[in-house]
Amino acid sequence: MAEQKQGRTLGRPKSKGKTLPTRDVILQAATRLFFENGFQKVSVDDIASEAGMTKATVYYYFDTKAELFKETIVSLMGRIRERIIQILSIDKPLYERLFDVTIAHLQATTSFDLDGFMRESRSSLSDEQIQAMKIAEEKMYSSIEDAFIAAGKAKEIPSINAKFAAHSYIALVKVGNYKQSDGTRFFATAEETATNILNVFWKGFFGK
Amino acid sequence: MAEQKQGRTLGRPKSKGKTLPTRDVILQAATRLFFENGFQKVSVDDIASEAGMTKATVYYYFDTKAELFKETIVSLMGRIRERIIQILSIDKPLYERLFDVTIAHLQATTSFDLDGFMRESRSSLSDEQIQAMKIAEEKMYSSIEDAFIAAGKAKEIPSINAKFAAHSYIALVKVGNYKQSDGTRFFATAEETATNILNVFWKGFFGK
Amino acid sequence: MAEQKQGRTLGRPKSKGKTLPTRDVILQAATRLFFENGFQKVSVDDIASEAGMTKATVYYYFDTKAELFKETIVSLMGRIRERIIQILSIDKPLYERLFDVTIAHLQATTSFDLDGFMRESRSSLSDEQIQAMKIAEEKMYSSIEDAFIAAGKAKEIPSINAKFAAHSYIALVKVGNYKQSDGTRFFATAEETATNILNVFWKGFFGK
Amino acid sequence: MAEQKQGRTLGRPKSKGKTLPTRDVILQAATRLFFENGFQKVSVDDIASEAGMTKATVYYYFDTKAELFKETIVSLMGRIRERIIQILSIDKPLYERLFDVTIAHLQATTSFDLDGFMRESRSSLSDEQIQAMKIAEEKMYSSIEDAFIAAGKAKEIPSINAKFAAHSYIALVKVGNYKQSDGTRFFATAEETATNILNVFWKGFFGK
DNA sequence: CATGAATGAGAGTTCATTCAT
DNA sequence: GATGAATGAACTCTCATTCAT
Repeated sequence: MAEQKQGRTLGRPKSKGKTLPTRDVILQAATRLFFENGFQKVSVDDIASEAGMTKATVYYYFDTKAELFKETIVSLMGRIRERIIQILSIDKPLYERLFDVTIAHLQATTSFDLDGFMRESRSSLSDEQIQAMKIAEEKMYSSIEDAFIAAGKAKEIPSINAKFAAHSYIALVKVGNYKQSDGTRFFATAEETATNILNVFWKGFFGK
Repeated sequence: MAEQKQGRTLGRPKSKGKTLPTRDVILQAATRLFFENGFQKVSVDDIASEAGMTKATVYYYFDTKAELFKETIVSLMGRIRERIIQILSIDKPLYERLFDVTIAHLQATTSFDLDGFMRESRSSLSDEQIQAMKIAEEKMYSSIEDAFIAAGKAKEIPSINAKFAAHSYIALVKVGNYKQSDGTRFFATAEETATNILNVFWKGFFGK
Repeated sequence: MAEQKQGRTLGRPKSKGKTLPTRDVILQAATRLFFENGFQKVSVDDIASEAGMTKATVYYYFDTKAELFKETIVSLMGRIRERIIQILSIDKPLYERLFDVTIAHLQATTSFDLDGFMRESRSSLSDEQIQAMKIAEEKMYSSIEDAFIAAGKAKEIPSINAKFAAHSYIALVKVGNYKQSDGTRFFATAEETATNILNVFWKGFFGK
Repeated sequence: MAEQKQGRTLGRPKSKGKTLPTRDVILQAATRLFFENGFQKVSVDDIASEAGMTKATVYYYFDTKAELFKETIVSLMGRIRERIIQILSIDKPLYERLFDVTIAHLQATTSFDLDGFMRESRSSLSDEQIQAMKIAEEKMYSSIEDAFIAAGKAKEIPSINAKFAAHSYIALVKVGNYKQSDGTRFFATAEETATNILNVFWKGFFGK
């Protein structure tokens, strides 16, 4: 209940050593819990506890649980999108850039998968909230699509259905993250996994 | 998804041939609701209403909501597995058999994806229940793996990592079922979708 | 569910080696469970299980749970009363007969105490049922009163308030059965306990 | 039983002096209902109604029904103990002090008897809760034991088994509270009852 | 800003009882 | 005699949300 120490905001606001705004503390806690347990199972009390404050404080910052969930998703999708864009904007062959993205996401703990979240939260969210989440998801996908389109224009790869390719790519990455019932993955290391996934993807889309 | 094949009353009819046993009526209703709304959001009352009986009757047949959920999943996975096996056992080239499976599942309403369900139900299920669901899932996947292994042995295809291939195949089929925010899919018809998916999969795994 | 073997009733019906009538099997099971857990906590299903049959069978023999409970109590009180009468009818000094009764009940597992049962079951029983239980209890007490009255008439003891004495006697015997929080009783053996209890009772009522 | 002594606002009033804290209101209502109907029969809804609030408010103050029950018992035992101590600490002969205690408890509505409550609630309480109740009960008894021990040391009475005596004393007081099936008690007035009870107890333990 | 208190509306689960077979 | 199936009513407990402070 005293996990954050209130410090005076002296100089650079973006710096590291100081306290996060309460709103962000809540978002962080919510992200952690929602992604572990889903929307319905996590109570606002759980989030408040995890964030080191009371339920009423959470409601001071977010109107409803659904709104908080939407913000969580949109914010997470935004962060993933930014990371992808950052990696893809480096000046390297597409294959290598995709490899880097793959590695990055094999190591991330949170999956891309919105579908499960959508299903279980749908009936508790407003249409606006659902729409906002879907748009955030599509923008995330489009960060990959754009790379395919650009590479196609630059004749680096043949012209393909970029949307379909982007979704297929993400789907294959998720396969790489799949844990079998004995807890192991299909390949031993992230590098090996990425190599296999990208091999399939590349041949599948760009092979003749 | 043709949940029950009524009418084939060859042997002694179990009950008086009139209706489905209550237990199956419950399972049907539960399957429908769970797959639309997830585990947490669906109440046992909802299931009872959908099945046209009272909550207490549901509890007469299933000890807990979690147990009913597990049975639902296991039974569904079993039905999917059986259908896959049935299609794959026809005497045709592997490509054509896979094409048929793909078409069949593009037309099915229920997705294969257990992950979302797992996350949101995990903390409400016993270890045994989780294990039973995972095993049912793996047996479903193995119905495809086995076809790859058999075709590999018969030199119809090169030898591959069958588990990884099966999961990749299912992942790509799910991409085919993805609905964009405007409600449309990536391709106009099931045949076109199946052709594109299989094209990617086949080149990805068996292309040189 | 097959704990009792249906035997043909050949000769003496009261003999030992044969099966109890179903009604008595139920009463036995009910007695055991009610006295361990009270009226409310024991379900008719529990009793049926303990008796090796189904709930519906219990209802075949007893109209309601309350009726079964009443029968249980009345029957138990009757058995206790009979045992007391039997011991008290032996031709010995009153002190010695009381000593024997005391010993007998220190070794019995079931307490005499109806009060607790009354409180928790009262609102679930009909007036007739409550009355029947109270009368059974009073008849049990009167088996002791009668001995005091007879001994008074025979000048073996002074004349006393027999009802008050009988209740006081039973109350003291219950003290002898009291288990402290470490599980021990006040005295080491039943004989020692009985001696102390009777000493207090005898001096208290017949001392000058 | 004079559950609360309102008005004696000598120090700083805890709240705004207006009403009892909600927690105490709940405890009062619970005490009343539990002692009339037992643990199982009283629902949390009943308690909430009696206390003039909603069920959820009760759960805001007490984690479970079992916890509330335990608190009820512990608190009641504490109040009884305090009253006994208060009466026994007056400078009078032991007989007279015991007489006052007897009169006080013959007029109280609630019995001392924990046994019945224990049996019917046992399986719903945690070990800690059961232990807490037993300890509260023993401390209540010890308030009487201590008086016997002190009087023994002061040579006012012979040295006796104080624990056994305390339990016997309480058992006899309960006899004084016993209502026969026609609703009457053994003696007409509280004074007459107390005289008879104490006469038996005193001769029983201190008579030669 | 932040919180303690309060609640309405459910959720999962149990159970005494009935009834057709 | 005995039982499997079904149910209405109740029960314990949870939770998103509000509000006064």
